[in-house]
Amino acid sequence: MASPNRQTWPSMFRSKHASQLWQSQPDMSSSPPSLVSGSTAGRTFKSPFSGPEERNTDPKPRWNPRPEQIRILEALFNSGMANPPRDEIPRIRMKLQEYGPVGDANVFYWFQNRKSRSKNKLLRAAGSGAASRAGAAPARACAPAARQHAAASPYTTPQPKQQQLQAPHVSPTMMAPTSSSSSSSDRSSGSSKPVKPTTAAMDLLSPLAAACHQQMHYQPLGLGLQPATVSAPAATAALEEFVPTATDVEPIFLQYPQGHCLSAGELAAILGAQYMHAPVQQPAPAPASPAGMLLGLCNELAAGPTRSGAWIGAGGLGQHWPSGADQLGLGKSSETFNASAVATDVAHEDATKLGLLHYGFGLSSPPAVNAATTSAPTAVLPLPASSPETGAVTVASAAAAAAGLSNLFATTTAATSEAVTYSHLQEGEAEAADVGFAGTGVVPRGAAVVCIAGTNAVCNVPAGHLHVKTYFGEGAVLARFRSGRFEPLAVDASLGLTVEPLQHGDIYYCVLI
Amino acid sequence: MASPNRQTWPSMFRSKHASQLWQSQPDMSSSPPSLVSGSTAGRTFKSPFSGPEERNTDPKPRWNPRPEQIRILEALFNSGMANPPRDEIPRIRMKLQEYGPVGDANVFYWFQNRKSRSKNKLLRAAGSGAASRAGAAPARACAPAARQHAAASPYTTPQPKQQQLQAPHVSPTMMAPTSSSSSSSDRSSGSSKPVKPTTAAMDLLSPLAAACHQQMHYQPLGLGLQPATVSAPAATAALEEFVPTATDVEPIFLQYPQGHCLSAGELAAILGAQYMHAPVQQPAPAPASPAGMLLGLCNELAAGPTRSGAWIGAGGLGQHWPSGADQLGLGKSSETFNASAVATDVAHEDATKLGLLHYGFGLSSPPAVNAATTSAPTAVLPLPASSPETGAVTVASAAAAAAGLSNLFATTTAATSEAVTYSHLQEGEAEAADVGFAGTGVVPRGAAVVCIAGTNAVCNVPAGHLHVKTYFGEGAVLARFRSGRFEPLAVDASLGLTVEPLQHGDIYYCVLI
DNA sequence: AATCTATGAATGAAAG
DNA sequence: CTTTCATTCATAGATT
Repeated sequence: MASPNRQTWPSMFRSKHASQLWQSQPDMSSSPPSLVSGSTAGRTFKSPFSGPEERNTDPKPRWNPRPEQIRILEALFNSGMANPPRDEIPRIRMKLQEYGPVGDANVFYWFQNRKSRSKNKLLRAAGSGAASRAGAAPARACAPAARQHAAASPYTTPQPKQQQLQAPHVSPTMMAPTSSSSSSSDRSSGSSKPVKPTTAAMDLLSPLAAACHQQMHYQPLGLGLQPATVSAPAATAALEEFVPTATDVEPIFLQYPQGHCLSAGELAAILGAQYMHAPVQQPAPAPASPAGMLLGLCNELAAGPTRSGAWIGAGGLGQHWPSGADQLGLGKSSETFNASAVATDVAHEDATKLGLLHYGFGLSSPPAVNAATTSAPTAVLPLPASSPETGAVTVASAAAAAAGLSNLFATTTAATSEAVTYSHLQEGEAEAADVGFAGTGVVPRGAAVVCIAGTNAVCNVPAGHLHVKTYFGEGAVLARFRSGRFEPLAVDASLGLTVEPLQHGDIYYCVLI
Repeated sequence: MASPNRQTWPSMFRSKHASQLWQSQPDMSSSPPSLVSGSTAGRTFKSPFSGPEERNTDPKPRWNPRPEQIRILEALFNSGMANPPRDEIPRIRMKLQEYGPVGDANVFYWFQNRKSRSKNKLLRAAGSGAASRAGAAPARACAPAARQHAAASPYTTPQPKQQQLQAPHVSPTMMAPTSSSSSSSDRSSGSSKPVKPTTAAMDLLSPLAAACHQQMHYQPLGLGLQPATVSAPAATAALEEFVPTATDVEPIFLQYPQGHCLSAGELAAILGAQYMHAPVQQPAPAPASPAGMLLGLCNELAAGPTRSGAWIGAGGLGQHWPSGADQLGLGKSSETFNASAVATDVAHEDATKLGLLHYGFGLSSPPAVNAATTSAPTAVLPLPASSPETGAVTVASAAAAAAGLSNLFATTTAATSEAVTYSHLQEGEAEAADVGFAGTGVVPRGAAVVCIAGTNAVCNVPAGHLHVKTYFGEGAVLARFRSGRFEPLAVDASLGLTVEPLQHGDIYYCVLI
């Protein structure tokens, strides 16, 4: 038997794709092993017994994802594709193959590991601090509650090594470069015809998109806002607990109504996916959140940068921490370097391919949104209530405003292009933000704030990893405003917690999709 | 909730057997790893939180199958027991217990995972490479068709590191050691009386055997060769497609006539199974292949090493790749070492117990065989046709010859014993093989060849996972000739594809049972 | 060189 | 059976 080979999945592909176009690189995968081997195996173990079993040796070279590939994978992951359906894997692999040899197995393992590890990481982070106790009494929304891992936050904790970790770096992968869509767009451009999204839109989506679909409900742009479906209660409930305890994480999440909505990442992923095999013309589905908040997704190709974005700008509130800038990309020189390099090199290319620039969100007027958000009002707490040490950040509401998601991404990622768009967006929203803050008094404190589209609620959320959906409802997406631009906050696909812990002093905007 | 104990099945048994006799060994499951690391108790981890539940500490160490156990399991699996009936599980477990603590649940899970994973693996493998494109036009048998992942093959790819290669290790699990039957035979010996197989023979089989039975048709030895049932067409049809595409894998397989035949592995498994609970005296069923090729299975106990095996030797064709020897077991020192160790230690023991040495195949003169194989002739392609890069291996036919399966196993596994038998077999077939090659010119190239018993057809098959039945008919079993011995090629029970991909440059022999 | 860390790979166990 | 979770193994590359 064979047991020998350990690589179950891996082997198979290994050979295949690898060669395609990438062989050039010495690196990877395809390598050697699979064909041959089977070997692997072994459980190295010690088991004394029976002696020698071990064996193995299998050479099996392990796949070395290139940065570009990682970016793509990260983008997908951050977009909510925690574990791609089996059918999507080959598709993803194909995409990755453009950058080097990869096997389906590699993709499969990557997602598995990514999910598993991000989960553990977050759990630890959360767990160590408040989480553990949080389990007992989930603070109510906006409550000062969580001081989750006080220590956990990089700031407070003396990090031995510079823990590159997850920490602060905004993963480059998430950012969508602003590069012009022109280049790779040929394919995408091919689909100049914006499909009118309809509930049937999903049918038009590429398989990948379809896959993503599992995690969201599409709403035709036209339909836009189906306020009806909204249920304030759900939103309210969500607010009750914001920081799932380590153990409860799953349960808590699950307790909310099913249905999902697109996060910025998800959108990106989907778009990218579509791009992979279909022209941009693909219909853009609008996600509907069970919670009642809706955002129509529309194909911007034809329309151009129109958009009633869901992101709220916070022009006036500039005083995020001084560290803000550093955290963004400077944590590590290498990191920073890569980010930039990638951005120009790959990221940007990817962005184009992902089609991020071709789509935008259509924010539906959300009666539901208000209802949902409004339910939280009681939760609105005076900032002072939460002590700084708790690490809680303040959440402030602002009038809902619309901004093109594409713009958001553009600004987030590349300072180079689309700056205009960004500013545009920012300006448009500035007022609203201010308004919101003014009312709450949050702004003055300089505390981090999260603006909730369409509401005026203000509350502070625990600094640290936040379960956005639980806290703000299914359709919520957070963005951090730093250095004059918005950075979408990546949410761990598996846990639903923000990949980076919210920082006290930072300004966050909540987008209710 | 969850998470805590996950073990559904396990719980029940867990305790039971595990301790039985094996605890002694440090190694195992329980042991080291578990205790230590997981500290078992709980997820050691970090999960600080919530403390509730946890506790118990029952860390539930996960079962760590020993190599011997794996071998047995693999043997069973490869023998076609994709998913053993419930009743068989305890039986299998008992057998495994001889080597260490195991629970029924472990066995259950093992089979489930094995099946699932081998399926995925193969699907992808097939899919990614040739499969996708194969889908379009399944080459005809022996066609140069697949150039599945050309680049993929390790050979072509420049591996940065020394890719210890994949290679070739013949999994020890597959091999049946040549050890003398004496030792464990006591039980088996008890059944000195060879039961005359009859159609009713299956009734006499132990449950385990019966289980295996699902995948095969028993033919009484006496009946031997029921040429009548043979249908050339079926065989022909099979030849039409050899490499299922990723997507088509299942369908393709299913399109063939039902009915199964014993592969070397199956035989071994069955025998072993019988051994487990019944004395050797069990009747040996003869598998009948719907395709029309038949092989009588007889109990050699009484007769001694007689045998008209179905395996064809290729004494003269020594020129498999130079790497052949290396690949076999030298790829890595550890590998080699282990293999041998296991062979003497475990494997061999297993072999004895499996009763491999007590049985032999009776090759029925196969009118059908010829018909079936012959149908392929047109497909015979000049090796040159298939470029090396395509990764296709050449299949050559040779005059049918008979060799004892038992011998095959013996030679395959242990160089130590039964060498005589092997040489015997080899010699007998050398001529035939040469003849076949001579005609095709295959040999000269040093290409891998597959000799089909009873035919002269020569063709190349795609390197990579091959669906033997589809390619050569229901009764076909492939063996690789390496380092002077035959290694039966394991076939995935669920997919029917060879577990290890055929290697370009290797020599394969096809046995039509 | 020894170590550590991040992460690819593999696989037992379970849930659905 | 399919998918997911949890653990563990093993190794590349950074770190000291």
